[in-house]
Amino acid sequence: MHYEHIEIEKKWRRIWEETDMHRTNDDTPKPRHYCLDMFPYPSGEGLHVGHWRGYVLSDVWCRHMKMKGYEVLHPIGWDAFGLPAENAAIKKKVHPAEGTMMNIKNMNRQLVEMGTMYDWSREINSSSPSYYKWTQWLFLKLYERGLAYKHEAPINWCPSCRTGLADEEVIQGKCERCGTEITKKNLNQWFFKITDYADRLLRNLEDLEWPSRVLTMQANWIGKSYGAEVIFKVKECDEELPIFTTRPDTLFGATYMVLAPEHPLVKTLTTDECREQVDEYVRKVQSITELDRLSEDKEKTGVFTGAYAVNPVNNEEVPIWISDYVLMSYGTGAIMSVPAHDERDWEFAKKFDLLIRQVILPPDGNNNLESAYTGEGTMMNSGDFDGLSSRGGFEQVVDWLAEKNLTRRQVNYKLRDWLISRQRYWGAPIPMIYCSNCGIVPVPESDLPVLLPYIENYEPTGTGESPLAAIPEFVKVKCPNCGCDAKRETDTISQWVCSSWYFLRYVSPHEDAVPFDEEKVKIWLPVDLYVGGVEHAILHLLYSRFITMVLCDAGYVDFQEPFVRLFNQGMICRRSETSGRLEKMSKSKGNIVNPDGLVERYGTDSLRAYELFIGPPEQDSEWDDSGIEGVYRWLRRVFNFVMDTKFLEGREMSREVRRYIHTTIQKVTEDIERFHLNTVISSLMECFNNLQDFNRKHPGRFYKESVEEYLRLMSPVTPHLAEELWHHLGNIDSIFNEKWPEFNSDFVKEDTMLIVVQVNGKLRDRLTVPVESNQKFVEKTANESEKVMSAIKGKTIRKIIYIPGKILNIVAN
RNA sequence: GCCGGAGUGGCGGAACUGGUAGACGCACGGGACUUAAAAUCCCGGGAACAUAAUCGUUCGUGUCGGUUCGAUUCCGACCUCCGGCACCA
Repeated sequence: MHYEHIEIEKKWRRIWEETDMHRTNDDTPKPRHYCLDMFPYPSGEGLHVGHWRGYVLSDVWCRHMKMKGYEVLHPIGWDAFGLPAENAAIKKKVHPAEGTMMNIKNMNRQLVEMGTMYDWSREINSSSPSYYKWTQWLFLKLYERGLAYKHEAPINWCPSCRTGLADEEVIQGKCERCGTEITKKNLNQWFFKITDYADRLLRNLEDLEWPSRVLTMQANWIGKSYGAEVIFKVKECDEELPIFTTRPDTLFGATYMVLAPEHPLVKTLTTDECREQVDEYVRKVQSITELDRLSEDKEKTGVFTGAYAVNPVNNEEVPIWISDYVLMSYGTGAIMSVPAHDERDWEFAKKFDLLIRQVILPPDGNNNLESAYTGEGTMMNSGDFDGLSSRGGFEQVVDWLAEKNLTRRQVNYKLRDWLISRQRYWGAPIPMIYCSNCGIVPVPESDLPVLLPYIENYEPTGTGESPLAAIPEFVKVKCPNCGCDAKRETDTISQWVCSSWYFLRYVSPHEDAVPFDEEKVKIWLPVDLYVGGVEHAILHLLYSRFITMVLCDAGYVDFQEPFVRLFNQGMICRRSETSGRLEKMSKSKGNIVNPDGLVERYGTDSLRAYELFIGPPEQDSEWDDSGIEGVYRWLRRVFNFVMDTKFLEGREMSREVRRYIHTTIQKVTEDIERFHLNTVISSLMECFNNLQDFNRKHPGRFYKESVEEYLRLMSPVTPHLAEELWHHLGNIDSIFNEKWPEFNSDFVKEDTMLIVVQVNGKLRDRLTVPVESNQKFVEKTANESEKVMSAIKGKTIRKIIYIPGKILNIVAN
């Protein structure tokens, strides 16, 4: 009999489908487990071996949980709206609706071929009206709660995708999707008020079982800082300039102020003599891209406005400058500048020859600074506050100014509100109506969904309006309030909104009256284990947390955090043909490995096992085709062994075999639970080598139960092969309805133990002694060893260290 | 610059809370089977020295120090690679 993997795998997939093996039941007395893969977008390129990794990982986990007695919810669906899908469609000149359907079909085939246990009856698609109806509903809920607002602001604009983007979608000044440099564009846009939740989003991080780097990334992104808002009065003028500082203890060192070029008071403050250069500078700043503005090696630029402010602590007059290193979107858009104790201010002061005054003495006593000193120290040149520590000074300066109503304690966040309008076709229309009588009117819930019309010219316009604006039948509408002619909002909702609630939809994917069945949400959520790449560390994971909190506040769900445990699988890398370096697999880098050929040659089970065997799942790994050979050999040997051996009936194992099996049960179970899937494969291979050895040495003494136990252990990794051999042994029911093997520690005990004998920490001999031996006996045996004797010859024994069952170390000199 | 992660044979990697470094696999070498090859099976591989083989000795987990009877594991300094963030006052 040959190991005909193709036929075996096809056969079992068919049977599993016919018998509804992977259907998840809501009504069950079993404990429940919700394991979720991150929402994939239907890409035309399909899945490569890098994508496989995450899906195999979660599938192995789920199959193991099922055998452990859990009712497992393991659904899948498609993040089908949005830029990726639409950009691909435009490139191939296919309508996004059709392109998306084609891609879904292909990826669906691949996921099925992987032998995954998804419950396909729960498949969802974020671009279907039955889904996006509820994305629109979500928008209305946020609007009702004052968390969705329209606002004109200079937003991130991608000239290539021709749409606005959220801050989170701009990576180092470039578009997250296409890499084009981002510019600013003033547009009237819809935002979600995620900043209202900044503090909760930060605090709740403590309770999450997430990789620490993701927690750190989120905390940094939220960027909470404690400080004070201090008011500087403008000289000879009624205007006030509030600034935010985290270092009120350095106020006496504030020798000038800087406003963002976009600051509303720039026009008012600028003197006639300076107006020309200020106007020119403002124009220049507006014209450069975000990337250039942020670039690190850029020299500081700026101009003097001609105006002066008064430093509230010492009534000193300080010049007011403008510079693009001050951002309008953080704090108040204005800063006090303390060049002696801030690197950026130092650089600026040096360049424009502004006064630098040291007000903090470092612990080393240096009072002649050659660069900004940003640490803590003792206050100096600070009037009555001299001699106070930075910390004490912070409090006292604030208290003193607060009495004069010139300051208050203040917490600031880097997090900005979430821009969700997209000037693109392929998304859920924002369910809002503009009426000349009533203003902004939400579409009544009963009118949802606002259907996305099927149009021929869906390409982005670049005018700042979506292609929908050119469709009169879409735009024209009656005001739901007064019945007059009104206009629809024509922007669409960012796909990140679609994916920030999808995990709720899986519990009741066909529900028509509500977005999700609240009772079912109660029994299944929050998600117990979320598996996906680290690339979503900020974007998707932050948005989903926010949306869940809002739904919790609104009483739709009873938990704040959607994902209890998160596992990030490492990327599969390969040398890129273009750069020659190890890089993440992607079509553009030309380093893709297509799984289809490998599946044909070695089978799905081999590829599944190899995806795990390649390395620790949380780390990046380099792909190497040749390694799969070894995994394939193992599976074929198992197949041949089971097919060719005549096993003894009866539920009994020989002692030696039982020890191998139980050692492996323990190891495999522990390793799956710790996600060490690579060593799961090693131990399964090792165990099989031992079993086969035993069978060669003692032919005809192998019990069926032993193989069955082994097959159970293999089954999450190689489901098809395990199922085939399971049935070959005469079992009728599926192996996945079996229980996970129980480990029994009595069965791994041996009669003897190995004691390593060291002299001065160096290995000298290995002793095999009965397990019940005490230290005295071990010492005596060691003393009889020639190797040990020669090592301690002529030396005095100073100390003996004995670790029971492990080691005996003799210290002698 | 700041914050993470990593550095172990020719290669991927293993070693749970300090206790036999190199499990498992790839590639390689030798052998068996074969007319031959492929496939399969068996055996062997960290390095150096030594030896006719064996026995053996020394070195060895990025570098240099430290703690310890004992360090891939803990501490300190540094080097390299990868990832994230980056004018957030």
